[in-house]
Amino acid sequence: MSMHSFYENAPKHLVAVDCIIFGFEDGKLKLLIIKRKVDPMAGAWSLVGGFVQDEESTDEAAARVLKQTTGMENIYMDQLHTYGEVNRDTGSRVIAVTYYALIRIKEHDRLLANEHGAHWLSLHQIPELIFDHNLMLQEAMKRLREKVRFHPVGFELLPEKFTLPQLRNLYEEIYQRELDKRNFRKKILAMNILEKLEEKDKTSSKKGAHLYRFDKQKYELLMETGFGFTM
Amino acid sequence: MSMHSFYENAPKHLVAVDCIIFGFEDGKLKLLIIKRKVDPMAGAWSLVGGFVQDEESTDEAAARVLKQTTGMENIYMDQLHTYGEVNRDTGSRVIAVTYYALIRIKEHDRLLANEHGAHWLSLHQIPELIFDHNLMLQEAMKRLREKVRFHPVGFELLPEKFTLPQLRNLYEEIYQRELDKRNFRKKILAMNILEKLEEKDKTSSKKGAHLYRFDKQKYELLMETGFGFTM
DNA sequence: ACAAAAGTGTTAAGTATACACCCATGA
DNA sequence: TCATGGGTGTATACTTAACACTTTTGT
Repeated sequence: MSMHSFYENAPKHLVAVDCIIFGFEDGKLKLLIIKRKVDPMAGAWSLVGGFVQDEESTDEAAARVLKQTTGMENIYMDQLHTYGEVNRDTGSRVIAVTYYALIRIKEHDRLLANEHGAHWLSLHQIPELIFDHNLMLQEAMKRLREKVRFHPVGFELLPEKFTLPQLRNLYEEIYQRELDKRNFRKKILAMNILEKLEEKDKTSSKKGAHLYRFDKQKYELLMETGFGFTM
Repeated sequence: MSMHSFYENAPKHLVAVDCIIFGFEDGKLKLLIIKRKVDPMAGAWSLVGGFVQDEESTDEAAARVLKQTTGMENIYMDQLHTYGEVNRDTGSRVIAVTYYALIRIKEHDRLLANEHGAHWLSLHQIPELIFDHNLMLQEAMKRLREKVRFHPVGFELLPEKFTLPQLRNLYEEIYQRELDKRNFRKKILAMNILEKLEEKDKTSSKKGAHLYRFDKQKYELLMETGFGFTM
């Protein structure tokens, strides 16, 4: 008892999702890329991707692909752009919908990632990727910068407790430039979404830096309305 | 001698492009929508769309669809978002890639548009549209507002020569609020992309308003770099 | 005691906003 | 002459950007 389909004459296409998976570790913004296992271009570096199945939405496909390589669910993802050039994939015509994901590297399943030939590489280490994947990455970086300007999604990349120098470091990686220490603290704290904790993190200095946690309530409120955040 | 396809096991999907076609006429921002001719939902209001063919990119499909209903080519278009829910189209599973276009209503082929059952309706007159098309429109408006904030694409909607009150009126329609006359002139002229002409347009006042033309050179330069433009 | 990172305020410049009157002209 | 829309300038509040020294503590 399958559903009747209108539109009988229209051609069908392979549709893939490709995920630009960002993480933050050792003070560096990193990207999860894999050694491709299928032909053509088997063995080459690639973004994490997969084909959209009949019973899933493109959003669901992206979440599935992310889960398959990292084991993680309920991750912050945004759709970016659809690449529809006829010959962009040398294997066949494939229309690719890209998504980016922000994950906490510490929390992902390293074994699972290894099984899939996945590697975390910092932005400057990214090799040549297959097809138009380097372009996808470049456009994803641009969109990520625009995003964090109005939405405090940076927290998705940090552990629950983090220091202000860490947070600033993250923004510096995203913007690829230095940010003034004092002005940064001012702006971030003025947003009033951070909760200062008593604990200090002494891993990176003798004095130690205060740990902060962000306030989910206020955070979600801001996520809805957006907020101005200019570096 | 057809090309060998890898990826034999992956499912294929219908992929459509849907265009949010903006125009500006009689001081109103308008949208080109059509009476749908195919089932399901034949006779209902719909965005202008069509299926992506084998030999064309999604961008090309959008341009083709636009040309089919307006006769216009080389029109400013931007991809917006891809709607990939399994049941979004009641006729069959269709993945829809949306684009918006900015056109000069005066220059389009009215006869051709009529043949396709196309109508220009101002934003407040937009009826219920099929499927998720109202949502698409809503998101397109949001993106258009973001776009004009940094890119002077508003000119795409106006005739070659236009007055500052006309231009302000357009921005007011896009933002759906009043803009201060003096501040608007200051900002627009400060961008230094307008050329003041000697002629005046007296169609809307006895005094007449100066006509301006925008300077393609400076305009294109700004289009590349983007520019700050806050209302 | 010193090295190394954390933390803290002020000033100047630029940008956004609010606001009211005169001008040119056709009817 | 008067009604209509076009055109003009300034003052204030706000936001951003630049900048240097003191604090803490482990070695």
